[in-house]
Amino acid sequence: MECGRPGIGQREQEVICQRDLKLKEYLYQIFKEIEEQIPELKETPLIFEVPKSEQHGDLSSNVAMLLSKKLRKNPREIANDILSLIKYDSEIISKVEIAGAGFINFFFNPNYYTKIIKIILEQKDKFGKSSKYSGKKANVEFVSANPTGPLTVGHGRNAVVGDTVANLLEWIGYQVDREYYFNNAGRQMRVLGDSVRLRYLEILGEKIDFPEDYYQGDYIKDIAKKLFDEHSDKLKDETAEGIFKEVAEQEIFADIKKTLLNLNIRHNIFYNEKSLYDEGNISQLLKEFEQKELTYIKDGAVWLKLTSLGKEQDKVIVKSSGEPTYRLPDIAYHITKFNRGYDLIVDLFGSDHAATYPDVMAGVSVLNFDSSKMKVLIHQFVTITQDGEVVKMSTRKANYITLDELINEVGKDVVRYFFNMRNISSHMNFDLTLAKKQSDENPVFYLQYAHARICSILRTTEQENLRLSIDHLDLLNSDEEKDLIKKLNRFEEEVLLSAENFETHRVCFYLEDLASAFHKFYTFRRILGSEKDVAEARLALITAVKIVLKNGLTILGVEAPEKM
RNA sequence: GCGCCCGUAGCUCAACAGGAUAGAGCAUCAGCCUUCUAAGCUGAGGGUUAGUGGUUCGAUUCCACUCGGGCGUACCA
Repeated sequence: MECGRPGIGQREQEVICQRDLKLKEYLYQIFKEIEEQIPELKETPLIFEVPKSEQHGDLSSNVAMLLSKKLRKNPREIANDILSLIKYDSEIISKVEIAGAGFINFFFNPNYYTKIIKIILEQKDKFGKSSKYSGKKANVEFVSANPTGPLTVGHGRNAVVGDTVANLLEWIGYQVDREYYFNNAGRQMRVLGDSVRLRYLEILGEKIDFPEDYYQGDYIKDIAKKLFDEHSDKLKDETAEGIFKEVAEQEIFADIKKTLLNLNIRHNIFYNEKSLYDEGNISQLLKEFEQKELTYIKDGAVWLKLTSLGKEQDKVIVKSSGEPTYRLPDIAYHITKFNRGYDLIVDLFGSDHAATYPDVMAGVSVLNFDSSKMKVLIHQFVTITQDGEVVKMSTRKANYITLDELINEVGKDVVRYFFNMRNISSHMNFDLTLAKKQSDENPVFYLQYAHARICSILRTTEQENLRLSIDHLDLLNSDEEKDLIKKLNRFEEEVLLSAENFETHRVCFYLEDLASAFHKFYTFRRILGSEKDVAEARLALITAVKIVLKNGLTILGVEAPEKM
């Protein structure tokens, strides 16, 4: 798509390009044609947005207000000038008017709008997909919990949003890898192995003083029991680092994968931090930093000169013990992502990791990798309340609620919808008591119900030998029908915007809007008992709605049931 | 102390790039099923967008400060 608008900053151009969809594209064209007469238009960002109120048309522009300063003229006068200059096809636009302080409002011809129904019926489950980014590769890294215990409700937000972002990227054309990065070495894993060993010795009847800072959860006892069942007392002289750690890791990882599968999440790449050591990435990276004279030694440790890269303070990358801190492998790890040829690298993690990624970015940039390909998404924490009290979560202390327990309690669809429906930047409160008791009132059922309702109508009408037809779509001219059609027209752009902004909650809000428009239509417009042409057109309409609902739910990873 | 995120209706959250009368769901109240699913629809009440200033035609949105909450601020990851 041609998107050169001279005189506008790059960022603005990008944004404008995003929105060049169908009807907007048409409006941009119209305005381009009058740039000769109003040259200032070339330097003014041209935005068309969907007004909140229907009275203000289908798309609206504030360009006259933006021009008013430059032209030193009243915005309404400018709007008038624009109006007298632009030429448009009355088949597409039925009315243009000036309103308020100087908004230019466009009303589209309803008959043109109905074309979307034909398109949806043709494209079916492909409708809403775009090829804007086809040929590009993306890597989405999410969950990445180390195998020290079961996934908690807190991990749920990361898991669900990560998978949904990956889905969205696929919908706009990316080929996506879902990656899980983990570390099965180091102190925490030694403590894990030793926790199992002590529980095992307990089973053998030894009196153990179980340390407070060891893993307290019952799953440790389960693993110990399993080892006892298989090996009896033969392991009593084994060290924590051996079989205890290995089996613990295996069992816990199997459990994590099972939980993710319960949410229909499958990572296709599991990346072990250890391989960065085995394959020399770490030592190589250290060498490169040294060559660039970005390191120095102080107190027996190696420091990275982050201050020379514009950061506030230098940080240790190799401890005086000779072990690297997490910073070094993190940078080395991201370099592998660049080397693996991704055009987009997405990291998703909780706000506790927010402070670390700028260092990683600085590290990769200084080695001449294009850090603008990296997109770090930070989600705020999930506060869990039960019976009005905040539940504090710690894997160590085992006072958490596992993700699996939650899925069992409320079901996959509710969990996925709940985590997706909120902006990741908002602190989120998860009221367990409410989620369990009033799960019926979760908005996800509202969407699923709309879908099931349409399926039911289609079953009934089929028995009456009524089939959809696209021959008389112009009969869909009631307010409820026009509104529904308008919403259908928005789907492609909503998907694109959600994906490009990594905002899963937009999809939820759009679908709730669509479902609401459908439920209204259902209440006021009948199919059975209507004149045949009308009934057939309405069947086409609701079939299109059904497809869009299903496609939207698919992006979110939620089922679209035929019956409820 | 410093840095990042957040503060919107009783509760949980929206508001697309700074746009028009700040919107949904839940909860509360009043209505709507002898015809396609009432897990639905219609209507009502509920707001100084934490506060004070500033920027401008226009601020929930941008800036400054104050108050309140979360997360960081390690030779833990």
